[in-house]
Amino acid sequence: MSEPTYRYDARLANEIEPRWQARWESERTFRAANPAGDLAEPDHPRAGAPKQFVMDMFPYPSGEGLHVGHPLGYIATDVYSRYLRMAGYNVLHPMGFDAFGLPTEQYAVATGRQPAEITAENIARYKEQLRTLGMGYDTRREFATTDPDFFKWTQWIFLQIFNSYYDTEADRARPIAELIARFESGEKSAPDGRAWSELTEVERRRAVDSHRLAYVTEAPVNWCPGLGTVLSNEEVTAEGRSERGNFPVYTRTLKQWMLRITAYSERLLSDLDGLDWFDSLKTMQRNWIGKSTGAYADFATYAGDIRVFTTRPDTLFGATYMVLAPEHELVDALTAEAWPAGTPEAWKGGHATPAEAVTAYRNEAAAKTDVERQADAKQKTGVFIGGYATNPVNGESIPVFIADYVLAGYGTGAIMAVPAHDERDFAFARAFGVPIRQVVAGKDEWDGESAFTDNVDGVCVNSDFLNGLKVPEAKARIAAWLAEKGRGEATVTYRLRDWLFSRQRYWGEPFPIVYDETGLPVALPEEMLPVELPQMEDFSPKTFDPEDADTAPEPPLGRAKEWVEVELDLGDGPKTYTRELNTMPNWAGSSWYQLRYTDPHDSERIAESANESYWMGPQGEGDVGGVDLYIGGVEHAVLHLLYARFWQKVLYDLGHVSSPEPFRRLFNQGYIQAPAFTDARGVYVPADEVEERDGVFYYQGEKVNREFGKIGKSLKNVVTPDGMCAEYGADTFRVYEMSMGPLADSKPWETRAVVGSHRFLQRLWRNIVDEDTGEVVVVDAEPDEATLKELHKAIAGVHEDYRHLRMNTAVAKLITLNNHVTGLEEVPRSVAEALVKMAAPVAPHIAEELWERLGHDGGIAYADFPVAEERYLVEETVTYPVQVNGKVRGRIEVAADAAEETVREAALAEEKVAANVAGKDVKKVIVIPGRMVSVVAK
RNA sequence: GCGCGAGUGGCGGAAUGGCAGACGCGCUAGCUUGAGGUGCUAGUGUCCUACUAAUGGACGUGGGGGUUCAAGUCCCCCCUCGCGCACCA
Repeated sequence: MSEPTYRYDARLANEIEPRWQARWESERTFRAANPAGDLAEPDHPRAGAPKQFVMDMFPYPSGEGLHVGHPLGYIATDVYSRYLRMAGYNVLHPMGFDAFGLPTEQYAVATGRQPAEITAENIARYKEQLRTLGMGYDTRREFATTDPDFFKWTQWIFLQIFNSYYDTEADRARPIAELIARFESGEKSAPDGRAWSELTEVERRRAVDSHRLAYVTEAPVNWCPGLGTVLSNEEVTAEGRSERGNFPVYTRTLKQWMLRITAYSERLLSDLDGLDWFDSLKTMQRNWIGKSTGAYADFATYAGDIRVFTTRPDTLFGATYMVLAPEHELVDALTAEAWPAGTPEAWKGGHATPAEAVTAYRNEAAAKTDVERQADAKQKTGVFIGGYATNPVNGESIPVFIADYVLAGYGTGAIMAVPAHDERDFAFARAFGVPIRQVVAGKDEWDGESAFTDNVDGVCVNSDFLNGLKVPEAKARIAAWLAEKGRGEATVTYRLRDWLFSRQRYWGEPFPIVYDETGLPVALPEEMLPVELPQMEDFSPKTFDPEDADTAPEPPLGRAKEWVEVELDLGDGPKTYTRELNTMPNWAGSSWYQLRYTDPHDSERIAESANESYWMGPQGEGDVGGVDLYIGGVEHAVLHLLYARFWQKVLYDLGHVSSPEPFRRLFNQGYIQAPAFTDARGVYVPADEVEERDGVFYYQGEKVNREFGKIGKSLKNVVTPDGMCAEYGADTFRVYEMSMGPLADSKPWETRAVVGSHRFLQRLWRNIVDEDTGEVVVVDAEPDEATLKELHKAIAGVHEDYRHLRMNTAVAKLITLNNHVTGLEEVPRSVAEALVKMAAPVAPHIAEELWERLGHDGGIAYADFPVAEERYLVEETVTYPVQVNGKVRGRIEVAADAAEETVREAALAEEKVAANVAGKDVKKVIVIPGRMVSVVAK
């Protein structure tokens, strides 16, 4: 016997869904109206309405396609967008593709195909999958970062960065031309103090280049031989390996492009306050920026001053030795020829001369991986270099060590060591027998067993003119003293480093830069953009033995000889130039793509100001502006989000955009994990072939263990949305993903639970359509009082839930209402229509279909979301639970407007309450209006 | 080690300091079916009281203490798990 012809099942869903998707596409249902330009549309149903810009972190289209974990955030933004549209907003909800980058290139190399070709295929696959899920994107605004029309502007922004400098007085970026004008007018003098006119052309260019926000420099960088490219700090894990591929990363000094993100440290930090982001995420950014307030102090040596950075200048009198990072530039000059008389053996590291000790220690330190270094962090190592430095505050001569607990990359790469008041210095001093001198005292006498680190209430002792001052006051006093003597100053340092911006790979944006005969960079003029990649047969990067640090990157573009050498006329006649061989990192496109959505076809600028400021401009005094809701994974906490904020600020400073922040509100969705199974050997077996019997799992008859993990090929636990759509329909899939739990939480996927969401939609359908005849069964009668109350309670709740991204509870409320309707003899039309409208954001296809069957032909996307009527939300009578000594003993029903005295009497009169109170003194009766009565009896 | 977050039925999860467990899965019973279930209906936290099994009672939100008439929710201590940072001077 077959199912009823008009039952809502997978077959029907799969008939309905493509039909509506086609209609949405042909009617361009989800187009958003721009104020100006080619997407302006004064007749749009939401033209002139308040705007909302809702977007996802766009995907990197890999060859594997989407699995069920990917669309969680996409569905959430889609539901939210559809809700907002029905609630009256002009909603911009776009999607694009982040397509330059390593995975595609690696796949292309492996298969001998062109990255562009693979990218196109992957994007097509993703688009198809997203369409199948019923996403309501404004597809006119779709782009990939690999589109020449798009990366033309990525290159253009790079030129803006290249052609600007940071004016520290104005605290903003300004065009480099203004700096040149200041040099020429003499307002600003050349680096070495000479007059501008005395400099040669090359010297002038060097001087200017050194101020640019994009600059080439020879600096220690993260070199990853396994990937054949250098990486930014953000792309290197705490273990000192590449985030992608997990290869070892080595520090090498190489000439590379850097972006001066450090100029924005303070603004990137302080502007976080105005953002509606999770605190945990803001904290991660704050930690990464790593602001630290302290002072510089200069210690004199015969090899020159050593500048140290310290957050505890108040302990200067307690410095009993100094430590330089092994790489510090003064180490060689300061290393003595022979051990000074009386040097303790422990300081020599068993070597005959300081030079030998230094060399040996450096080799030892270099050979250690970061993991090893961290592992023995507690055990301090180091060696005396034979030299001494003079404490500026008391003229004391203190020994200088090198030790790897001082990092070359932080502060000045040198510290004054105050063992009494710093745990690390204390450990080192104990290990090497260096004197420990207390200079800060607490209430109790210090036992000398561990460093005393109170920096709030501690009071200075043994510190000459600081004696008696509390730490905070002493800090200020000593900083002033140092400044006055010219031996230091108060300062602020940041952990944030400049952004290493070049990669030795093929599949990325080429730099709009060429080099002339001087070897200095020259910006290409705007009209030469975009600079496209050359067609290459062999574009594979030169990679090396991942462990071989002694190698150097070779950009594949160097092999495209005809592309590299160009004849150009850049104003002074045709000359031969050499192109920049590096490409941009794949964070480039995602650093500004939000802007392009606002005006995707503008050929004159990144986005016309009217459109950009409409969608992203600040909404009133003190607002930082930006996208109204941005949803994505927390893995981009410091990479993408820091870079995008930086670019936005540069563009803001230069007057190209109206908001200083790109993403006003950001929400991190959780991950969906799926069960994975391992056999007795610990090898993963295909999860979809595992069977469960009585809570035990079997694969091919063998018992296997279940665990939950990230969905992916390696755990053999991929579940695809395509499969779910085929089996239940996209609406069911959407409802299920939204009802799994709070959006921010990670949660396990459970295929067998999907049927619950399917049943809900099936019942919704059955409430409106006769399964056998296909007739609409709603009646034009007024709903009864109980139904009206249920309905309006649901409306009020669902509104709030959608607005706060609580799709899980919104769905629960819809199910509750739907279950109530299921119990009615007849379904009133008004209830059915409200229910369909409220379900439309999560289950748009079935909602459209029912809406049409209910006799509406305009589509549901712009139907007005139901509004709750207050009068149905207030109850005429209230049931009060009555507690006696904290336990509920009975219930009373009284009129909602009953006086407190009436409620109290009714409560005490209630049979069970009376029985519980019998024989006791009623001490107190608390009536919480509309909530509860609480009786206290002794 | 430091910081942040989270621990609620068999499972996913609901609960402005006010009736813990909404909603869903699973499970149980029944209906429908030749059979099956992606159909329908009802029940389902644990325990106790035995023939008046109900509209009863006790217990129950990781553990211990506290504030309160009232605590999953607020405070203190501890345990476990997850995430981030990790010699940052």
